Amino acid sequence: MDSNSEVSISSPVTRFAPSPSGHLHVGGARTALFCWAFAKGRGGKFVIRIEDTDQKRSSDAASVGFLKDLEWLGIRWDEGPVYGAPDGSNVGGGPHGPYFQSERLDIYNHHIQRLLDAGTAYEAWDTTEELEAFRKESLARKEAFRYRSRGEISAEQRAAFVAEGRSAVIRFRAAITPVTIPDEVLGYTVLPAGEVDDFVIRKKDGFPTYHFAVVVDDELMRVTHVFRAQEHFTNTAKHVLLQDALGFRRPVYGHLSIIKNPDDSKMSKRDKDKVLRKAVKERALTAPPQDTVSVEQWTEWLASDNVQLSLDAAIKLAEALGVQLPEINVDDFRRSGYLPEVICNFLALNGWSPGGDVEKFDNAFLQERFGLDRVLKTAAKFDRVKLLAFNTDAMNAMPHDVFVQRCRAHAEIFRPEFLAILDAAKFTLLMKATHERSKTLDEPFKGNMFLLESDESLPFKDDKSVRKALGIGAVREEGVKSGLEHLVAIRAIFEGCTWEHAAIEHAAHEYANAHAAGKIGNVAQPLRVAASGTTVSPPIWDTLILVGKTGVLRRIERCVQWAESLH
RNA sequence: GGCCCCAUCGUCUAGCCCGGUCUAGGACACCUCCCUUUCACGGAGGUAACAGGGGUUCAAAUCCCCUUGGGGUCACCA
Repeated sequence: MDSNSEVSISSPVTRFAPSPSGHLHVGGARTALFCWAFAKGRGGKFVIRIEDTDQKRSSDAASVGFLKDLEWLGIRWDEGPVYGAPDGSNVGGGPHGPYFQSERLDIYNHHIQRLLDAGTAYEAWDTTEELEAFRKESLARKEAFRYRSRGEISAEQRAAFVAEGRSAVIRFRAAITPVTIPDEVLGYTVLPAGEVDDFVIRKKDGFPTYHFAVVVDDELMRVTHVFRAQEHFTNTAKHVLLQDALGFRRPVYGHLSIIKNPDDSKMSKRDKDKVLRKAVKERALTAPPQDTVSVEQWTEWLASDNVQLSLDAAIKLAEALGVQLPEINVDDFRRSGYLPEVICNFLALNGWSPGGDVEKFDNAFLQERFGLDRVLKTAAKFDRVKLLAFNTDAMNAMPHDVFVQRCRAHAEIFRPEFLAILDAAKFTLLMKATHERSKTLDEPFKGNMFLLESDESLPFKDDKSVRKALGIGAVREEGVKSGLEHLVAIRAIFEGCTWEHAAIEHAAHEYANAHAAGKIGNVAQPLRVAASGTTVSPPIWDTLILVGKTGVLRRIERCVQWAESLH
């Protein structure tokens, strides 16, 4: 670390600066987590800024939906957009706003004018077609295209352009000299002279480009440490040049490795779109499937890779096409029942480790220990299987009452239909019956959909294990009752049975001792099929109580009928 | 293609900066066994890696070079 960073380390300011989005993807979440942990662990501040300088990706209220995801992960910001957290507290605000770049145009223009006055920026009048032609030329010569000033134009020429209705962009005059990219993770590297071209700093529409806005805002918002994805590595050269031209301080940089999909591609918020585009292409569809997206949306979407479908639209289209959208957003994992503290823990392990054999830790530990010195340079694959294992461990370690409370909170948002049919006693029983076998907060519900079915419509699954349990198609053994026969017999016993755990279990064991050679499994499995439709359910007596006495009796009847109809 | 970055079990990683303690440690996955009324959980074992080639050195996973492989980036997107 140089002396500059040691001064600022006493009270660092980090920032997370995404473009507007309704959802936070895991890569962004990890970046935010590291920025937050670094600043908060050192008594500093964590700032959020919205980089909405692209008018084509217009912003509305839903554009900062990702704030909800951050808050859910336990990542709160000291400065940034104001957000009302679920617990009633307000997050955000601050003295260096506005925190939306689209509201800071005057500020950017002021600094662009300084560059213009100094001659380190200039107007460029090239049309898109002209630029494209340049690029093609470069490509033909197998070179990368680097824009350079094409010389001053006369006042008459300029006036002619204006009269023609043309408008100019402002470009930065980049010195042709080697540029050192400062980076505390990858190490300092020197970019050869000429690699940085005269890049655009103000677009035709008057908005600054990302490069310019970032540099101005990081300075004005007193940002001391910039941690961002490695895809920005080369951009940093541009930012360094701009800082020098503007007379700004230089933050400490740290570029984080990207997170990859299992297939080695970069994990990106566009992955959902990619899956859909591929499916559309493979099927050579020319129009949107019924009840998915409008023709306008469809056309606009397919016209450009930069246009992304809204999440709702994407889900509908995925259903219509029968493809599975990848889980990449924090909210996808929340819906699947993952715990926020586990996601943070797991994310932190992708690209950082505290050393030794320590793997499980919380955000407080992260704050205390996180530093750039242990950030990995290599890209990591996001391993959902290990995430699940971590989640399972956390679920098992959870006190039962906490488990119940968190499942209820999950159900209120994602599984309200269970809350509607289960009274307090049954909800508690379901929780007791599912806790130790649940890997996520969603499993008590997802795995017990049979509870939602009416007794008259519960479907029975026709597969090998069901057939085996009921004895369908099996060779009759002399003196041994089939599962179906057990069902009929025990139904009669259940009719007179008090519907309590002990009574049911006692009756069943008594029956098994008398008629199934004491093998309770021979009775339990057919009952499970009758009550749930499959051979998988929570412990059998709990399952029976959950379904209810009338339900069980009726379901046994229907199960027997169904089985007989199979022959 | 130009430029830049990276490289330890299938995966996430410890070790590397400060060469010997590494016949390379942990976790997830996988395999075997145990537990078990289903599915899970749990318990006990096991398979499994320093990309390749050159150096430097008494000694290299650790330092240097090359090759190969992977990634990023080359927009009036961020």
